[in-house]
Amino acid sequence: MNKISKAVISRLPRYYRYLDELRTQKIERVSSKELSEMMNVTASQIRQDLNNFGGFGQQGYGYNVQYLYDEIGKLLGLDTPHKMVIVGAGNLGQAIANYGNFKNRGFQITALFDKNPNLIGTKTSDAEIMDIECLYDYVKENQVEIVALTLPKEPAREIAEKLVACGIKAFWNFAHTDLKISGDIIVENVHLSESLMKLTYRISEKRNHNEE
Amino acid sequence: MNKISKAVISRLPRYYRYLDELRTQKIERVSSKELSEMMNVTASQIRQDLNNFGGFGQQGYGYNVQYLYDEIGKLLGLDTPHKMVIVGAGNLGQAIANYGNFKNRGFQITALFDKNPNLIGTKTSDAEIMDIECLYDYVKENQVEIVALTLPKEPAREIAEKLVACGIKAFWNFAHTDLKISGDIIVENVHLSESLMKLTYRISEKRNHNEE
DNA sequence: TAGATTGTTAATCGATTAACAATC
DNA sequence: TAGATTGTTAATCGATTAACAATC
Repeated sequence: MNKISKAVISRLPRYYRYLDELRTQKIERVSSKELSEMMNVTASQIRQDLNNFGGFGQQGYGYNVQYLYDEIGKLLGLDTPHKMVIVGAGNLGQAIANYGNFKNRGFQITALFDKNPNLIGTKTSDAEIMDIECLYDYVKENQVEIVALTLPKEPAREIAEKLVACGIKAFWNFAHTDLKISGDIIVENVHLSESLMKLTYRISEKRNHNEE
Repeated sequence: MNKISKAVISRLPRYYRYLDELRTQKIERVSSKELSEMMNVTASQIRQDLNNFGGFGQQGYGYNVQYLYDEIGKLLGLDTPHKMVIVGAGNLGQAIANYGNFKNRGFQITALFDKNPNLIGTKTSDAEIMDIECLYDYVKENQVEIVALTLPKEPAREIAEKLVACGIKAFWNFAHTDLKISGDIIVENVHLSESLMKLTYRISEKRNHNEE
């Protein structure tokens, strides 16, 4: 299989979301043209993107919604369960723990970890908040696959390094820093403040335009 | 001014973050080469990006860290305050409200809104949680600029529409849907589940590679 | 002045769009 | 079969990298 570009991969979850909606509405088939109009992209792009992974459609017919949904789900790794723990049980960590849809998609959030003694021992909807001291043993014993880092940037790097030593290979990083991690480790960043700055860039760009 | 590409804009906050670190370490100057090594990008890209906005550097010297930091801050609109309210006072909404760094960067989170009577009247670190019924009057009276939507997708669209009618022109959207909004409105999306799916894509891609 | 490093043009690379033959 | 729509090649567009003259 040749290398799929990042741009293509980042569009897959959005296709998946729209197909889920169509599926929920009991719509059976969709053409790239129809989908393109819903999603505000070109039909050509949709067909190109999908054909990176094989022919999911049928000439003269289009795409079967359920089938395409399932296939993209497989590409996104949603056909296998994923064990995840959350490090940092503040509001953000708890928000992720409580988001019900993750459960439906095969994400098993088995525990949260924090150093705050007031939190340790309490429970979110499904998972317990444990002492961060127990983190390293826990991930080893429970074959955790993904660690979500929802804590300040200072401890994040060090904890991530230790987790790599424990065999963790995938991080969902909300800390406001780039993890400097060597080796074959997957890091997906969510930098909320950077997202907000993109928004204010556009606000001030618009203001400057209007003033001219 | 010619149109700046989205790719360039999305890199500005990251430059800003690295310059902030250098500044904190009292480092006065930096060359594109040094910065490129820190950030894992090409020096050429840094110079190209910055020269979209004018010459911030000096031949033979490089860039003055504080000056470049300030200039990028201005580009990102961080030299003016931004009034923001949060709709949806669940964990995610509260996480944003409590994130202290926003305050430092000129973001004024003046209120949160929710329909849950148990939350209404309580306070986060700085802002009060109010009845969502009061939202529309509030944004009009207080000249709110940005609305963060941290609520389920079903109510998000309708509320966004009403807010547009109240004059809101910028949304920070965490709801798992694309707001279908007409007109000259800025929407910055943060789709957490899509980010997580990108992560699992890479996990399963890696697994497939190793199996071959 | 000599050395360093920017600003900027040109070359390359990659991604998107258009077009159309293949085929259901 | 005729019509529709994909899969795929070719053309275009845009973004990144390389190169180097300008200049501090």
